[in-house]
Amino acid sequence: MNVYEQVIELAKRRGFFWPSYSIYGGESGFYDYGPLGVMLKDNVIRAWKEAYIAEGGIMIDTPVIVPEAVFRTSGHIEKFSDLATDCPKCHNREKLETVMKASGSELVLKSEDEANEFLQNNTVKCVKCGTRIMKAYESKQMFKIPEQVNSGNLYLRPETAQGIFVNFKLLNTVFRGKLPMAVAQLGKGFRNEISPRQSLLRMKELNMGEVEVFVLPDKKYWKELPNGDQIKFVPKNGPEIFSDVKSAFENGIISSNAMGYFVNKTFRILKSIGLQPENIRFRQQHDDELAHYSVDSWDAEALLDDSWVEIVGIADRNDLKRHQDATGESMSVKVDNSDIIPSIIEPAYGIDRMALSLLMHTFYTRENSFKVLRLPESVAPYHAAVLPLVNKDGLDEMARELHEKILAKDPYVYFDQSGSIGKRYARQDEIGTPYCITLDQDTIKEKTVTVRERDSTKQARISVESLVQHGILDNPEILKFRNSLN
RNA sequence: GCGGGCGUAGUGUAGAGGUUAUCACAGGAGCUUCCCAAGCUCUUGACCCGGGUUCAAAUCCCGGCGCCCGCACCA
Repeated sequence: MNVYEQVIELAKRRGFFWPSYSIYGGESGFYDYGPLGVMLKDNVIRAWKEAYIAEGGIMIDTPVIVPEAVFRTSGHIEKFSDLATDCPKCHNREKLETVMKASGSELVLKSEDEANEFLQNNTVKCVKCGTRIMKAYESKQMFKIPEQVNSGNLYLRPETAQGIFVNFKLLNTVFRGKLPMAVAQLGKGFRNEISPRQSLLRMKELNMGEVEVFVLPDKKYWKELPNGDQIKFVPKNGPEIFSDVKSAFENGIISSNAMGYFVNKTFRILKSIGLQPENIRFRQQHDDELAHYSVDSWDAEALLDDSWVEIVGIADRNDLKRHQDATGESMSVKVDNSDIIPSIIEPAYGIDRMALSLLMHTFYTRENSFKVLRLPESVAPYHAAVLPLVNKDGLDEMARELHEKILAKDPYVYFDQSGSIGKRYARQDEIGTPYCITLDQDTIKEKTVTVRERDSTKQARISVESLVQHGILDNPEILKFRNSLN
């Protein structure tokens, strides 16, 4: 079994995530987060959000349902509902328009029915192998809301970004007219994937964390570039290079300060939630794979088993002008007495992909075959578990009482008294709980407990008092123990 | 969406027309247990869905749904 399969098995068994609606046969493209998964996902979101708040970013929350006009402007309507053909022989897929032109027809067909009728009555051939094509299909990548009585067409958003763009002026006013400005939005996006696969990697309903950084178009500057992180870059022209982002910018690998800055920031966020830095790289998209709105894009990719998977996309885009042209509403900002429409650097995070990647990057199997998630404290669903060594001499009761007291300081603490102590440690290792607090005979005598650290399995004695006073993560005795391990 | 493979307890599996569907782990109750899935007793729990063939289907056939692998798609 590869790591992906092992993580999927663990996720379902312990309650991180599983396929949705399985008692009704399942519905592909949808996954539920289980009890532990919700906690993990929330922690990932918190790490992401706090990283941008600390950057001076502001947040917004806009509807998932969006009027058609917005997506006409953004180009999504045009780009995401193509009539297309699929060659019956070689399965080469083309836009209907392309195939028609190659067969000498300039007709523009609007609907699937119209196209099918034309293809039945005229000879249109596959541009690759020459086989006659008889059928067209409509490739719709956005979900359309069924006709409503009192409104025009509505769609489920395929990205959250437009909710920020359409509010640009209001946001910038709230931000007191300053640039650069970063606005983040967390929310669901919806994409009608043709074949959703790989669990959380390709869902029809996904959690997105998008940040729109509005910068001056001539400089695209955010902040001075740091040079502490060594990052693997794969530029579209030229060889793979291992470099800090400052040199990458100075050497022309990265085109703007802001792009470089947020590449580096993304690297740090991914590292902080538990992805392995050596298995992260930034790959620049080739011109033919760029989204319709993007002129340059760097993808953060994580190595999952043997393939590199896009986790975050950082695009250089320019949507404000389009909205200004479409609505007549000014999107410009006064800068040094001239009106400037800002450019946009957009780091777009796939929250679900981050969650799956961190499970895969932190998963490992001990020599005794026990499974461990080496989750950072900041994302682990539980910070600690309280365990009586044995269920006698009143230890179980003492453990319950201590658990109650710790909960007042930190709610993310589990209690378990079933099975043997070893079994309970193993259970916690498997869900990534960093510490286990065990009460034993000495607890009765001297009011101390052992704390066991997950990765080393080493233990230290700490006072009951410190737990009651400080909980787990800010506990000075636990901190001291943890530091002694490195 | 196309082609191929596969759907049996929570997980991993055995069974290839015929009594109460195998085994392990996990789960629950109890006993035991002073530190890493120990042991003992008891116990919960499954043939993806629908149709067909048959005296009889988890098993054979057809359809659906789902998963996996390729191709395609992936703003």
